[in-house]
Amino acid sequence: MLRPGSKDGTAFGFRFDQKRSELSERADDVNSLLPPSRQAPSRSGDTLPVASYRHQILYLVEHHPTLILLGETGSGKTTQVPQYLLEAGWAARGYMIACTQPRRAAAASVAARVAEELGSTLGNDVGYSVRFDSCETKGATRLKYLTDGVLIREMMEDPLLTKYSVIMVDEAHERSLATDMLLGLLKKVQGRRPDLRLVISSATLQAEVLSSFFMPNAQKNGQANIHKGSVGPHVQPGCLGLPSNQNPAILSIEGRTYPVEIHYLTEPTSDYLQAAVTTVVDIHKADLPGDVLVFLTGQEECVGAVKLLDIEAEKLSRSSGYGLKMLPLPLYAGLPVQEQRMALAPAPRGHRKVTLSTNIAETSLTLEGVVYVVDCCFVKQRCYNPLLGLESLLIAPTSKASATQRAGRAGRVRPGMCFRLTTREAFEREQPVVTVPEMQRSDLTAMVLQLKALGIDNIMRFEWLAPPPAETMVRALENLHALGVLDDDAKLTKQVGLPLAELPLEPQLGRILLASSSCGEEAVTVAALKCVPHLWTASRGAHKAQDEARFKFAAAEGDLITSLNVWRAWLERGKDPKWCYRHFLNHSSLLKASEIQQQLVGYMKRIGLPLTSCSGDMDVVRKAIVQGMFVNAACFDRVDYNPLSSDSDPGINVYRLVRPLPLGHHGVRLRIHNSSVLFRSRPPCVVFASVQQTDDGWFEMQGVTAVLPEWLTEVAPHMYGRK
DNA sequence: GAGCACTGC
Repeated sequence: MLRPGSKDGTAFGFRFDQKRSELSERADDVNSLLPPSRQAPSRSGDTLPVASYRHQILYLVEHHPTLILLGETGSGKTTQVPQYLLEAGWAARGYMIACTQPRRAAAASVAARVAEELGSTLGNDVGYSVRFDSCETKGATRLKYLTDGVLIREMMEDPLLTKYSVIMVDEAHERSLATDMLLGLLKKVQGRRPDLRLVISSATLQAEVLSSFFMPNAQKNGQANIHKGSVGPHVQPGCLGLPSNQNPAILSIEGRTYPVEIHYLTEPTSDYLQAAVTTVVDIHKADLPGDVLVFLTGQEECVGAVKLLDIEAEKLSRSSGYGLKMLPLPLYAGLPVQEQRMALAPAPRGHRKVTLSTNIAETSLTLEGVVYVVDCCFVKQRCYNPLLGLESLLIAPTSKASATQRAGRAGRVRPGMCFRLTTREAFEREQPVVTVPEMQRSDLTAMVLQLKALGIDNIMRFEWLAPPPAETMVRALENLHALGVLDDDAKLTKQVGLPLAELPLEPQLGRILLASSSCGEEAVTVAALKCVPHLWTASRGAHKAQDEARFKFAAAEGDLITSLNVWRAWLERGKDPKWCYRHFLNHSSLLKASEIQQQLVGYMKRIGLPLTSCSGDMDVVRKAIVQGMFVNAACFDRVDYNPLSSDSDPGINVYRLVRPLPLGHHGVRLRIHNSSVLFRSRPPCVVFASVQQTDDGWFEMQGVTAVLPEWLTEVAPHMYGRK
């Protein structure tokens, strides 16, 4: 990498496109070099950038039905704006203010902070509500932080959200499934409740989409009112009056972050992992103290990069890197919580922490003390093929919006640097401006069910922020019809549709519960375990030992029945965390599963379904599983041999989907994923929970259960006919 | 034969 006064190039030849300023020139005092935990506390409510906009915000909320608040992180919107609304009287006369968050952890922690700032106890004036955990007092709580999913659930009881005067939707730029759905619903509510005010908080790049969406339909050709300067004398809001101007207002608030210098490669690289490692080593050798955050796409890459950096760290002498020792740590969602904490905690004295992270550090987790970001400019993204009805993960270039977000992680403590492992030209040319909203790359079966339950019958005419492909909607309706959720008129059925809409589960899993008349106990456990990802930990890189551990619980019936065995053993061991560790099981995932299981037991009782046990008759459980998963049925087709491999090559067991496929899609090849206990065997017929696509076009089935083909025709004659 | 972005009810 090229730096002032250095010779050009490095051993690997990864060079960046411009000279870098030395951060020391801009670091004014020693204090700014310390991690934030050792700095003097700052940022009380009054000194936040948002504070100077208080009057404007209140004026605009009063006069417009929708206010779009733009601004990067660090402006204080989330904690301050709801307080301004509270003080201005928007929660008078029994009304409440809601602020939604995409993640549960954020909802709870922000609420706690706001309660503290107001000098009140959490759960009185300020509360929160997330699944399994709410802290609010009916009649007393005026301001509530909740996840967008919970607010959607609240709409099932109260479709017009009549108890709220203002709803603030935070982090709308993330464009998550729930946020997009909520915004569509809120627009509909606004039509029936002209007094309701919306505040949509978003990063800049999504402003236009949002403002034109909230433009009244009659005036779609008009312009939004954009406010940058002052907006005249502030009028005390006569709360819940009608807004005087129907267009959405837009207000930009500057954030409070330090500048981040962006660097690009001079030559493209085909190996971003090596490029990342080299870049980190160069930063460590020459740049001032400050932690490094590297964005990679997956767990395997993060672990691999840690290994490479450990080797490099051994080679480095103490004289380089300002006498600091390099400490590489991985960070991804499947990591046990204790190890996640290590990656998040400040580096021990004398160390420079290098965190090798997946996208989890872009939105969900914040690391302190990061000054350098290295961005591979790729991300693993969900995508959905509605014709095949299969969802999978593929590596795609990150959007520019996302790259900005990642770079911003370097500027929270002091001026920082971001190294993008691509050329400036390629970045400009190939990275999309914004990420394709989840709505357009997901299976929407569950969401269509929720919309139906909210009384939105004409799904095709719902106003979407980003309309999903028509094929996806058709597939969702077909799936729901096949499951018995919708009747021939696309109305929710009494026996299946209505109870399923109440269950906080994917329709496929919920259907298992409804089909479990003689194995309710097993069904709630299977469903709860299926809900928690990362049941098995992958932290210690000991693949073989892990396989052996899994085979101790293996059931010939497949992965879901295997998870039942794990569950029973865990209970027998008194939920012992050490036992989990020895067997490569994720203790916190199991605890979460038991929470979900308890919730499902509650639903079963409410709906009046028995919670009997099948006492070991696993065929009963498997038949219930088929009732939910029959759409994803595959049968063994043939063995593919690699012509170049030896005679002992066992070949690949190729499966094909049993359900009829549209023309041109018969070539889809499936195989059992090697994380499945059925990987070594070759059951003639299976159902699976999900697939993952490989680089060479295979779909690998996960969460596999062996079934009898006749069960398919028995359960779904409409799909598999009797032949 | 070698492995699982991230959320949420």
